[in-house]
Amino acid sequence: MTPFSSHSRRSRILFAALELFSEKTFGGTAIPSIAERADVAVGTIYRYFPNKESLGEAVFVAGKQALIRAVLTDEVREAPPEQALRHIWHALVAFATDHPALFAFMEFQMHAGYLGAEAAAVLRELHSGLVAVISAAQHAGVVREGDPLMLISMVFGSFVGATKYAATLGLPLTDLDLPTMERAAFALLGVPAGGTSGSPAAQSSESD
Amino acid sequence: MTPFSSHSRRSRILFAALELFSEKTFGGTAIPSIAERADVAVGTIYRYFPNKESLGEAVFVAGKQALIRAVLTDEVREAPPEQALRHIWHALVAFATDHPALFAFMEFQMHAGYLGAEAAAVLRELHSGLVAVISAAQHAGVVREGDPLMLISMVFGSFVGATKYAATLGLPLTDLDLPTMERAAFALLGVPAGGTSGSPAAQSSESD
Amino acid sequence: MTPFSSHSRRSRILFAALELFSEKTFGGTAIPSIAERADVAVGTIYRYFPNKESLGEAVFVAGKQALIRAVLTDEVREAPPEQALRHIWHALVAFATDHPALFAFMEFQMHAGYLGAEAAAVLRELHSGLVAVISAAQHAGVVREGDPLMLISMVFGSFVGATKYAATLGLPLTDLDLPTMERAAFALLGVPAGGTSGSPAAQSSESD
Amino acid sequence: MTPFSSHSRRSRILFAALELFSEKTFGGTAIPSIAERADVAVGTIYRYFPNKESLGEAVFVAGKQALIRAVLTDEVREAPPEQALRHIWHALVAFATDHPALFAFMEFQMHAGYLGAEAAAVLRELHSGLVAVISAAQHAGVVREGDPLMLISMVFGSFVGATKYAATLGLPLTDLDLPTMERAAFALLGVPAGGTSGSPAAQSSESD
DNA sequence: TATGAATGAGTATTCATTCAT
DNA sequence: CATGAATGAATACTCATTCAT
Repeated sequence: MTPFSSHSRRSRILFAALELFSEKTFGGTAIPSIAERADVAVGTIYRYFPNKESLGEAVFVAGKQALIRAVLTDEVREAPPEQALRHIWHALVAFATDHPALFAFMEFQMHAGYLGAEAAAVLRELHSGLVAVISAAQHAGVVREGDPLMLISMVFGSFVGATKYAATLGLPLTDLDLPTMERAAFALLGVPAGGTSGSPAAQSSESD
Repeated sequence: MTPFSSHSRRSRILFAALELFSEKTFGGTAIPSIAERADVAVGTIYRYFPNKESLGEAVFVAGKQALIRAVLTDEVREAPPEQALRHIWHALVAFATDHPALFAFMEFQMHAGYLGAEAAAVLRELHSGLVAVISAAQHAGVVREGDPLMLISMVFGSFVGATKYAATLGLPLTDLDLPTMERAAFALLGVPAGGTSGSPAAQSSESD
Repeated sequence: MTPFSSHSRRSRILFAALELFSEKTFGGTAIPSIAERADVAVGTIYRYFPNKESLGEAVFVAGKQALIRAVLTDEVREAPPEQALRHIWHALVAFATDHPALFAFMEFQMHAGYLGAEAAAVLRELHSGLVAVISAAQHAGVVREGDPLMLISMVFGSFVGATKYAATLGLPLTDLDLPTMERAAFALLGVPAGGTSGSPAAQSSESD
Repeated sequence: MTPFSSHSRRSRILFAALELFSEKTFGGTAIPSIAERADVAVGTIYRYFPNKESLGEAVFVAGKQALIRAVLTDEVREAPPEQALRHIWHALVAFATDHPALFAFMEFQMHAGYLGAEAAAVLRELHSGLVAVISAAQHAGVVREGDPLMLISMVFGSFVGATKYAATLGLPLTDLDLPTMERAAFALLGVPAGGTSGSPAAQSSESD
């Protein structure tokens, strides 16, 4: 269930690091405290990660990989565009609900900007998977025209915004008005209204 | 022009801090380096700010105040709901374009979560201003129903997402497809299509 | 009454310094805090004292001068040896009771060792006055033989010891058993027992 | 021999600290200088002591423990009261002679007042040991009546006074007139004169 | 003369990283 | 492979002192 499953030393470290990073910030977390929580010696951490930054990146990468696994399933790849998008959205909500610390760490705290090549690579993987879905949806006339990556950044941003808002209130994401959230997000993409089973033939959301 | 205008020592410090924070992270910026860039002695910084954190908060607060001034103008307060929202959006784009470092610092790096009471206060001010506009728009049937603050968080999030995307590409925000951005954002809010002067009678984006 | 009487700026500074030194240690007292308590600007302190150390020394010197005035009175100089010694002792008790902060500062905290020429000079003055009394008493057979300064150091030390003890208990000096203190101190000096008017011919120093 | 014997890192630090504290004051000693003299890295000091203050306290505590070992021997505990007191006195002289820096640090510079619980605890131990001896002596009619702790504070104070005097002269303690010192100190306690083997029935404390 | 804002050298303390066991 | 004591560069912060007004 946990994104960092196997109970190898490596994943114990990764998991302890994640917990502490989201509790006390990346910069505010001391390596020895990670070692302690992972029940591992300080030196051991350096057998697995060359330095603190790369440990941070590893957490980020592992988290994004988990997100990819959660979001880009076979179901998604095989479903028709709108269905696929709905699947993705629900998976996203589920992921952020199940792993709030991880999600917060990845989105509120660690910007890809500070990270290295590996992080860029997972992000590319995630993005290309999503771009495929969006492009297909655009071709099907289900999503508005425009740079797919920009649209993805926007919907994702709107989701992150909502998550941050929930965090501000000290509430789990699921206490927000999820149906409205979804409607708003899909409107952003230009998916015609009508719920999951909405007739895809409907008019574009704003046929300017 | 700069949000930290007057050339008092205090604002020189604030400005130097902002620059360095957005160049090298809050945690990665050493106080002496701020002093040097502000052309001020280290000790002087401590005459104005009790500690580094509160300097960070002061930058954040000053930035958000500038944003408030830019976004919640008299024009906005007096315009009809949709017009008001368009004004805000354009002001937002202009602000993020003119002060990219400041915007990045506030949105990508310093979360209200790490900040104190003053930060909370400016945010409350910003939010209540925006909530007023959104609520009015909802009453006018121009914006979808739902928790105004959640909607605000989402549109704002989508804007931040787009900004981050532009940053990733190394481009200024204005190189993105702004019209699509706007259309997407307003669709998120449920504002009926039709551009600024669009007939409000037009079909709602998801007249379910 | 206060050793630092006249309300000149200089003595306000001296007094404020004394208070803070005995509250928070010499090293723990910041010059600005002295300025504040003396209701004087920081710079003003430097018009009267070249630096912090010399301010410390000045407090010490002023305090010792006050002690000299209290202890080496004309009465003392004119009284017969034992009477003189009793006068001194009572004056010492009164001084330490009336100015506990000053006494504590001079004896528990500032050692002549760290101080300069002026301090050495007042101490010489105090010592020579006391040596005169002790020597006379020795010649009169009222005080035991031995280096007068060593005897003085010892009685004074015993008094300081008692004062420290009272301070430890959080009590004023006068809550101790003063008669026993006096008897012990005079036995140290070898003054035959018998109270102020005791016949010097008496026997055991305190067989009562 | 040295109170801080074993050549563990901890005691090297303790010893270096003691030396520097007594040379340059607690406040005047920089941590790096301690590290250098102890031939240890700065950070290492913080593995053993949480902060400078607690290092100061540790030196104090270790010193007082050494003093306890030196002064409250089995011999003392088993000897008859007066003998016990003589033993203690000679042990005190020996201790202050052998470890002048340590003694000066503990008595001239670091007051229990600035110290914490551990310091209070050793002092309690020392005091209770001495009180036992004094009380026994009082019951045996060998020491004057009165609060034992006050009497202890006074004799100890007189010893410290003499030590300070020797220090002022730049002489070792042993260059003072030790027999007179002892006679004076024991007279303070009210121990009848007559030397170690003196018949306790004797009269005046020092009518010689 | 008095002021107090400005200074910057100096300090305690932390923490990523190494390496002998 | 794992350990964790040792390291020391780096950092935030203080405070005695100066000097333009």
